[in-house]
Amino acid sequence: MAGSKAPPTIQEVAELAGVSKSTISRYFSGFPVRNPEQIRAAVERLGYRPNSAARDLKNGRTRTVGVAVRDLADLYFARILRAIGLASSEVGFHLLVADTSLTSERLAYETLRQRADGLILCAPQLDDSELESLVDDLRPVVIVDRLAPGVRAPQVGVDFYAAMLGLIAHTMDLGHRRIAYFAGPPRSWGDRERRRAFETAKTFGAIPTILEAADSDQLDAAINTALSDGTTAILSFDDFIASSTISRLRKLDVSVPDEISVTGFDDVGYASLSNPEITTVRTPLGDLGERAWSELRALIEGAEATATSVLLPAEVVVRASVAAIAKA
Amino acid sequence: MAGSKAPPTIQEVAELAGVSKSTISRYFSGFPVRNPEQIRAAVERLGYRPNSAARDLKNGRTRTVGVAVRDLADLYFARILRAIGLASSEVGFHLLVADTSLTSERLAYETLRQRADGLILCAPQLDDSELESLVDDLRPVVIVDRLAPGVRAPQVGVDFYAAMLGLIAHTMDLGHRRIAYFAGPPRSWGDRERRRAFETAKTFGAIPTILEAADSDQLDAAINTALSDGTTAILSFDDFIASSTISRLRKLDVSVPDEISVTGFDDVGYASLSNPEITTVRTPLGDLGERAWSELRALIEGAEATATSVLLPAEVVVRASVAAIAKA
DNA sequence: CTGAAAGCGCTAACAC
DNA sequence: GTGTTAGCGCTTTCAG
Repeated sequence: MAGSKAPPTIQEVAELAGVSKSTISRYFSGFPVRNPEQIRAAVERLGYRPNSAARDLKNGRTRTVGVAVRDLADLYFARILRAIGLASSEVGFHLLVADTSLTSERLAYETLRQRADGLILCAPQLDDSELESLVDDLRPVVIVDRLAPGVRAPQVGVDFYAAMLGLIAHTMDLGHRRIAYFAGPPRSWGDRERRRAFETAKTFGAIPTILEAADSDQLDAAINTALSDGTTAILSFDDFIASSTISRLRKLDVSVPDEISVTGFDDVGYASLSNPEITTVRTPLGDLGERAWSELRALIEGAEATATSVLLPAEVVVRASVAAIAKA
Repeated sequence: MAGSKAPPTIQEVAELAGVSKSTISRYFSGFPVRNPEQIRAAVERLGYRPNSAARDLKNGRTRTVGVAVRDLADLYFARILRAIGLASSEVGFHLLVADTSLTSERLAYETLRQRADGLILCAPQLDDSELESLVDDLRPVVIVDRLAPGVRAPQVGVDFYAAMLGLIAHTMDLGHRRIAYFAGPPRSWGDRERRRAFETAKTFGAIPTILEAADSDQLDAAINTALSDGTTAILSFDDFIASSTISRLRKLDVSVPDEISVTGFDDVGYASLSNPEITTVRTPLGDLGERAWSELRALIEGAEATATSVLLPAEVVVRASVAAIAKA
């Protein structure tokens, strides 16, 4: 049996300080009171801490943001999350997080929403129509890393299309034409945007091949294909795939970038420490989070929800994993 | 002006369904009711969602864990966090997170505690005495990645001392004696534990040098020192330092592991993708999180708080960044 | 199985 | 400035 007593209430503090509950309440809300020192002492002595459930109930808000991510242990999301956390805590908000890798997205969102004033959904996987209907009763909500036409909520993403085009241009400048795209999560918005860039690139004379590389086996197969079909540059969905690719190529004694060029995407840490250092795109994860928060904040404060979409630019970071194509 | 109406209450659902509030409440608590279908319909129609502030207030608990970490965007913490999140959500708990990089730890803990049933503090930096006093009014609390003698709370950590000793033994087996420790955050428990291993290693004939390497300038200096004082193996505080070290050595045209060996610690991702692949220690981050949660859960359910400390084992992962010492 | 009623701890008029 | 009072939305006796 635990000897834990019930926590002190505002009433007990009031009695000890010889004033009424309201005075204590005011004291905590920063209003001037006659005898702050006395109150402070009573609070201290009792170890009183305001009960936030009661507060939230009375105030009708929780001052909490709910954020859903697919994988908390993915640096990509962790960085966005951190930015949201820092920005929102500046205005006294708390961060409630759900990792949707094991639960259904719907359920996770619903549960989060119950305890938060608003939601930020990171790269939701649901299809547009599901998302559209869900968003209606989740509101206020903002969507990150996914543009879903028809969804009446602010959507903030990164211009992957333009960034990938930049990467393609960079490789093409160096003489590459037969380029392979090592694709990421199929059907994800981020992947589709990158693919679009390859479509466009055909216009400029690129000869792209799309190869699935989201899991380990696919990656092996993709590498084999690339190695045998005359590919001279591999543009990967993200730094992780790029890193894995380079690592496997090394085992096959294929030198990067001398024999084949490889690029990453996102610049999430290992890209700059690799050997060779990976040419990639710097995805502005912090900005993404901050922007999402400011959109959500506006909504929470009563702004009308519209289908605003914001596309943040991302720049190419040239490092050492792409070289000029060897003369044929 | 926002057209947002107040969310429906249980009362409105009751009226629409033609029953009393209590019945709706029971319906949501899983008790059998006469007409579940009718209720479901009313709930659906109104888009009713139970107000968790009211619920928490009435029930006297929030079913929320508060977790404080120094840096949300550090894979090390992100992995622990994820494990806590997954484990706790299995029993219906929510995850409230605070990143303490910008706020004072004290404040962050206090705020978190206000909305959570218990706290998990990851690698708190406060000194033992501060922590000791804080823990008393934060209770229930569990501490992760830090053993603080005298603090009456479960403390779960990893046996860095033994693991580092294992790494030292491995390098010594390969003939190394002059080894340098590239230290991490000074005064942190994790760093102190690792240092202890070097003390012990002297007994076995190791000739260790401790070099600060927590920031970029220190790292450069440490590398210079190591290169000029006959060091043959660098054991780093973590994989990030190891990775950075290897990357800088490469620029200096010093080959790893041919000319100098390097080890990492934690195995948090880039270690296995590096070139060379980094010999390191696999820190059981997931277990750490799960264990912390199960300790906290017991406390929340009324267990007596004691100064239990759990030390999880971590194993050495031999890869390619350590080679036998070249014959002198 | 169901309804009526009494709060959970706090805030915000309102009257002093 | 301060006390009194009336709920916020829900759960849970208690009596049917």
